[in-house]
Amino acid sequence: MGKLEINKKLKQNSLYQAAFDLFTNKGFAKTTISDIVKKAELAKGTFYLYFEDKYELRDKLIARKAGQLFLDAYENLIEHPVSGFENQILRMIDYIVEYLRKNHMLLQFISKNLSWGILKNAFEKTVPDETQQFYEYYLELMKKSSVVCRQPELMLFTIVELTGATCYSCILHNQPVSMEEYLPYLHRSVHEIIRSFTESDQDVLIQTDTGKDA
Amino acid sequence: MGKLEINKKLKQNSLYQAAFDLFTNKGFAKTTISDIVKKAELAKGTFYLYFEDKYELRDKLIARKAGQLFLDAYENLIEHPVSGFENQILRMIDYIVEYLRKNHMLLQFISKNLSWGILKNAFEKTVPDETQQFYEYYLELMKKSSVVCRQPELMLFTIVELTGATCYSCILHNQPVSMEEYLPYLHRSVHEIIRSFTESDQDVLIQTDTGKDA
Amino acid sequence: MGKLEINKKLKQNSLYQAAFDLFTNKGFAKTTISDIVKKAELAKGTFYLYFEDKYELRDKLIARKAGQLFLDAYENLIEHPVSGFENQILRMIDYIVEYLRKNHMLLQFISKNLSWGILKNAFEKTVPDETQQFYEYYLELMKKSSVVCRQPELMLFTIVELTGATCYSCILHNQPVSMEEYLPYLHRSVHEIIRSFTESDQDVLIQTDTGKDA
Amino acid sequence: MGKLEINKKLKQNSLYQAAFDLFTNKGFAKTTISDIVKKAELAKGTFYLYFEDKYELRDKLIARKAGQLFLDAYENLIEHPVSGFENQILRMIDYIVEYLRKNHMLLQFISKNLSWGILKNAFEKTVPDETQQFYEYYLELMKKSSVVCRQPELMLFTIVELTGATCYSCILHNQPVSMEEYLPYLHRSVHEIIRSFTESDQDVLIQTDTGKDA
DNA sequence: CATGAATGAGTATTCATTCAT
DNA sequence: CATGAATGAATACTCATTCAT
Repeated sequence: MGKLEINKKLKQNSLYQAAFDLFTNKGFAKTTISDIVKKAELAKGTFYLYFEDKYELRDKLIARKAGQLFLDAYENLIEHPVSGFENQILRMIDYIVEYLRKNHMLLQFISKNLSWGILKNAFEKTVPDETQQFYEYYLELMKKSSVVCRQPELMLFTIVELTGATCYSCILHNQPVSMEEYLPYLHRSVHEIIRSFTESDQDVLIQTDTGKDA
Repeated sequence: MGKLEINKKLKQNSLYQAAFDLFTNKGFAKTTISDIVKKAELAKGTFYLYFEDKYELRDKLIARKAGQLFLDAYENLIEHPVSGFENQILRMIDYIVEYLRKNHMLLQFISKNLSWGILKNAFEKTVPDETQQFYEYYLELMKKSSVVCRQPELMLFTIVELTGATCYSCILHNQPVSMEEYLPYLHRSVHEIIRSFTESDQDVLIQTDTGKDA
Repeated sequence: MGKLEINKKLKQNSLYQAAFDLFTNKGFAKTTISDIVKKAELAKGTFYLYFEDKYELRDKLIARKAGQLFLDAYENLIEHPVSGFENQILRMIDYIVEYLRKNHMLLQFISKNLSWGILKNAFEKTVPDETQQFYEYYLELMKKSSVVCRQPELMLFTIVELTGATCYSCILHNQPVSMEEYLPYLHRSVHEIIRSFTESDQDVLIQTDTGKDA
Repeated sequence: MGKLEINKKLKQNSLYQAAFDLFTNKGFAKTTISDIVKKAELAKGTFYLYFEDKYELRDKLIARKAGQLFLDAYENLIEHPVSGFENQILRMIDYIVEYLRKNHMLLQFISKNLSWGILKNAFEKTVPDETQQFYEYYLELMKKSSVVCRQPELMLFTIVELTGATCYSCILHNQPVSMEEYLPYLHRSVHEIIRSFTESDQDVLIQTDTGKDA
């Protein structure tokens, strides 16, 4: 990588860093491009050499941060291993929940954007590839524990969405209860979800009765 | 209610109606207060007689619409009754999912705001009281089916959050799959969640192993 | 005075009082008619039954307050008498200066309006007549001390303007020095002004040389 | 100074000029920023590149204009010299009074703001430095005439405040008399003030009697 | 007389985007 | 590549004033 290339990368990282600080402190809507370049100590025009607009920067940032968070959770799991696929998932959930409890701003920011859409988006654009790696690790863990799951992606999706939505409510608004109080129930729900997705024998999906019978 | 009172109510409803149309068509961010009052055929200053700003109007509107949606789902259930608490819940979920599939704009609007925080807010302010009624109906259904649940609010919370988050992703972005495809899995997960919250005998909450044991 | 008359007077006084509080706390420009009637616990339309607009209210208020201040200074002099016209004037100046030092807000408000124009205005409109009385007392004091002055009004004008302008600067901005430090010089200047206006023999008014001579 | 720098200076001067014209013609309160930029033939946003708001522009303008007026008075003195410090001061006062009599708008504008606070402010900020120069010239004049004054700043302050306040009243409102009529008395008062500040022998500052003695 | 809901003209201020240097 | 001065469209919000009740 040439000197020029490095320089460009540095500038872009400055923008990412500045934007992240501002988004999490002032909020996205109240952060202007002026703010960002001032904090990054770059000229206004320079911003447009790296990003289309504020929204593109935000989305890339969410993907970066969320992807990183998942990877961190995985790395933490490697450092402090537990046995059994379900335990491993719960451990990673705990790590993420704990992290977000200490980072309200981050939670606020990626908040309801910690969704499959964005993660998938990050995945497809293969920007830093991190999400892809996480998904591979996830499949690997399943395999190592000899867990059979016909829809691993849907299972992960379900868990991520439930965790994300409840974190938002419990951590940021203490609604309906604090995260501390809700965590056992989240665990239980995740446990049941994993079970329902991995039961090999009776893959009976629930259907609503549609008739008016009693 | 005096003539004046009625007149005021009418004006406020005009604002609600105009705002809802605009929010769901142009999007919230692109809707200006000028737009709203023009559509409602009122003077600009009149807006500020009824609402602090655009955000207050939005939040009240979300609460109204979401509350209404839940009530509609309940009413639909009454009109087409099914037996058994779980079936009743699933039926209401289906109604809501179906409604949102046909109303992307509404989903977009209340989207990730269809959360406990807002519902609770609407509930506490008892503005249109609708949510309160829904929650009461929910408890009633449980009672009628002789279902025992120690944490009915947390159960509802868990179901609502999971449903809301997955609707958003599947309906609006078809990620990771279409809602049609995901619905059976949502049913199954809700089924398991209800079971986990209503099992009387073995109320064992799942804890993560924290040791490094095998 | 009929009951109705009294009621009207009470309402008007409410407005005066509310306006004064607001003008001295928030400043004149930032005080709205809404603020005033809200504080006076009257309806908006009522304001217009008593005053043309904010400016009329302000000017009447300044005249009232300034007139009152002068009268207070005089009354204080009566309670604590000193001999000699000059001493009496200085005593009243000290009273006013001291009062304004403790009432920055009042000084700010009547500030540079403590001028002959407004005082005269108050005098002519004979609203509460207080200024007229003060001017009469002033002439009386001069007479009692057998002081002869051909232009008593111009002398008073000169003293009032000098005092008002220097109070503003020294008290509110400590420029060029604090009022405490400036007071002796103010005394000295007033002393000289009185002398120049009351010297009977050599009423020689100073003229500038207009030629280019040496 | 680069081309860019010159261009910026030109733009700022356009704003100053346009604002001054409008302030003195329509009045400060009725002049909008839109008016100013339209007259200066600049874009609205450009205003905010040079000034915080209308008030900052006004204050800087007052300092500029007042400073300039003082310098003009001095230059006029140089062109038409008179001997003696007191005569020089009176000559400058006459110049300023005459100028303001012909420029009611300017007087109205800088009116009661022709105070030490603003002059000092202009002086300290050393923006156009003019006031600083005036004050130096003033000291120089005193020195050349061998006038000894222990408090030259307080003397100038006293004279400036008295002159400013009386000009406002006599010129703009003819209260209590016209400036023409008052001028001799102003001269006499200034004469006495100078004398009181420059008397070397009997520097006795006047104190009020505080006792109740006869 | 008193009220206060309704009005809508009026203004400050922001900020994404461009482009000459 | 990088800069940052200039732009001007866009919008929220205020508040004096009126008038039907």
